[in-house]
This record gives sequence, structure tokens and C-alpha cells, in this order.
Amino acid sequence: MVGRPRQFDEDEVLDAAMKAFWANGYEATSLADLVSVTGLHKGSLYQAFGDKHALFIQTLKRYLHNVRHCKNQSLRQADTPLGGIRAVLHGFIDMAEGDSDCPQGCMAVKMLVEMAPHDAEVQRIMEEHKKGMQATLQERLADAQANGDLSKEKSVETITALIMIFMDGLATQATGPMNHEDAHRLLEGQLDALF
Amino acid sequence: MVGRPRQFDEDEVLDAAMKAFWANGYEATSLADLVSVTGLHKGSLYQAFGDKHALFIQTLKRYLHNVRHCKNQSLRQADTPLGGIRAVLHGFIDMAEGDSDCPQGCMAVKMLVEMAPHDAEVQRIMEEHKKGMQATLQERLADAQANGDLSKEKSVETITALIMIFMDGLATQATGPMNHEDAHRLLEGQLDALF
DNA sequence: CCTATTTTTGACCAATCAGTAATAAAAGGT
DNA sequence: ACCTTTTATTACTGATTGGTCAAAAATAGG
Repeated sequence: MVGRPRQFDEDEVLDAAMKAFWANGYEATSLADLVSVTGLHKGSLYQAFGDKHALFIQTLKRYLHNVRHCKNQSLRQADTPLGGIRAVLHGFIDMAEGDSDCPQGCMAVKMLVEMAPHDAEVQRIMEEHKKGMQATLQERLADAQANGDLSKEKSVETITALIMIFMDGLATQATGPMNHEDAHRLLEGQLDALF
Repeated sequence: MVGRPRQFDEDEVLDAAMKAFWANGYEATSLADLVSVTGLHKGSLYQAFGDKHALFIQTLKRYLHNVRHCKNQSLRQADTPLGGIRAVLHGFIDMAEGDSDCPQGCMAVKMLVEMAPHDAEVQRIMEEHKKGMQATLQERLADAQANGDLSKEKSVETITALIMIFMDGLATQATGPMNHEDAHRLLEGQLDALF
């Protein structure tokens, strides 16, 4: 590679920008904010990532990739297919906490609400992500049916659709303060009824 | 009343501003947009409604009031308490349509996601609205128990919490395109299981 | 050591942002 | 008719917006 080397780590910068968009939304995050949280100068940001919207798209894809990776890990580490799905759902409740390096709530839901309605690219990305999650859920439910954990009478498509709605509901409520203990208990009861 | 009379209808102006915030979000709606959709001049807007944030709060309260009124009507017009709840839930699916004078999705959910996390007043208003809806649901469920339509074994609090999550999930998905027929059928099945 | 290539930096830009002040117009009360 | 009060309108702010450009700095290859 020829030329002056980068003085920053691309992933760290994307992480910082991601958290800013995640915490404050797209419109409410100014270039000045991005410059502040990344430590880069304006020109460097544009040279390396393109304009504000292009940078945002990269952070959104990064977030979705992280989520997919994290949720797949939950599914794999579980003892049973249904146990994996339970773990994934419970994870959505924990998003309400808001770590030091993890803003409160789900960035995907925030951007689905703020941007997807009037941004075709975001809409496409979110739709693709949704399709992927649905497919993964259906695979696991089919595994559970083969396994004997889930009755073959039940409709995999219906259960998947219900889980997706439940996930969106949990993620939406996780934007605000919530009683974790109650939520976990509630979820467990609902899953018992569902499977 | 002394002085020059207003040349505009306060409710019409609030409606126009509400739809703008509803469709585009708070940050993405500029004063120029508000001037455009209301037909008023900047100065008149400030004199009559205060600054952008104050105007927004008024439109949000107006929206919530409309929703409450509309949903209460659904509850009253239904033959049974549970029928009323069913009607209310089905109404959330219809929000995905996006009328000519009714932007797509639920303004309350949009603002809960965009503003509540960093706006104490919005947070308070949304919390109050949530409490009101919970109380109404619990009343109706208690009616259904007295009525014999709902087993007294069931926990009214649990069902209410589940319905609230389901409502948020439906409203979130209603920000984008969705298959109404499937959604209505899905909801009906879920409610059959719940009651 | 020199040149080509890339990144960094800071100055700069037009446009838009929310918000204000001053003036003009229109009514009611007397 | 006249004064007070309220609203309408215009012009104007300073600050911030996203975005650009050119020069400086730093490296690799020849």
C-alpha cells in the first residue's frame, strides 16, 4: 500500500459513529457530533466513509451484522432449538439497560421507525434483515418439530410471525425504562403458551 | 375579546403540524415545513403556539387525545368487552395504510422511539398515556371476567402486559408495508389463544 | 533522494436552522 | 372618531447545517 497510512482504526470509528446514531437518531446526529465522537476531522470522515448518509448506512449494516452474529451465537450455544429462541427473545429485554458502550434500545427498531418510511435504501436493508431473521427462526422451529420439542400440528409460519411482532414490541418498549424481572417472567409465560 | 381576530382555525393548524411531525419526525420537520403546511407565517406560529418544541408537544397531546377518543369509541361500540379489545387491536394493523390525511404508522410509537429517550416531557406524556391505556384494558378485562367471557383464573395484569407488547409490535411493523389480511388473521388467532 | 499517492488538516462555503424585532393591519371598547 | 389590544407580515439575526477545497504531512516504491 502506497501513500500516507491511516492514523485511525476504521472499526473503532464506525463503532463510535454507530453509537452516536444509535443513541440520538440520524437527523439529530450532526457532523459536528460525529467529528466529536470519532476524533477525526471532517475531511477525513468524508474521504474515508463518504457523506453523512453513506457513513450511516455503513454503521447500520455493522449493527445488523453484530446483532445477527450475537443472536446466532445464542442459538448455537443453547441446548435445544426452542431454548435458543427463548434466549434470543430474552436478549431483547436486556437491551433496555443501556450499557456504557451500548445505548439503550435497539438501533434497528429506531431506524426502522425513523428512516425506513422515507429512505428506500434503509427500507431495503431492514427488509432483508427481517427476511433473514424469519428464515433463521423457521429453521429452528422446524428443528424443534423434528426433535419432538414442538408439535408438528403447529404452524411454523404463524409462530414465526408472532415472535417477530413480539420482538418488535419488546424492542420498542426497551427504548424506555422497564421492569426487567416482570418482562422476563411475562415472556417466559408467553413462550410456554406458544410452543 | 379585544384586538384583531385570528384569521386561521387553531385546530386546523394543529392538525396540519401534527401530520408533518407524524410523517417526518420531530427533527426532520423544519420550521419552513411547518410554515408551508400550516399556511401561517413564522411570527404567527410563534405568537400563537410558542417555539417548535412547544408546538410539537401540543400536536402530540392532540394526537394522543384523538387516539384515546377513537379507541374508547371502538370499545363502547363493541357488543362485548373482549370484542372491543379485539377491535382496538385490529385498528393498529389498519394504521399501516396511510390515509390521505393520516400518515402511515402510529405517531405515538414514532415519538416514543425518537424523542422519549432524551426528552423528559415527552417521556412523561407517553408514560401517562400508557398508564391510561393499561387501566382501560384492565377495566374491560375485569368486565369480561364478571361477564363470564373470560376465565377468572387468568391474570388481568398479565394479559394487559401482553396486549401492550403486541400493540407496540403491531404499531412498529405498521410503519412499513405489511400484508393486512395475514396480520388480521394472525391477530385473531393470538387473541383466541389469549382469552 | 525524489516522486507518486494517500491521508490529514484547517479554512472556507452557501444554505438552512430556529428564533426575534419592528411595523402594519384589523378589530373592540369608549 | 380614537385609543388599546391583538394579530399579520416582513425583514433580519447569529448559529449551525452538511459539504468542499487546497495545502501540508507522511509514507512506499523507484
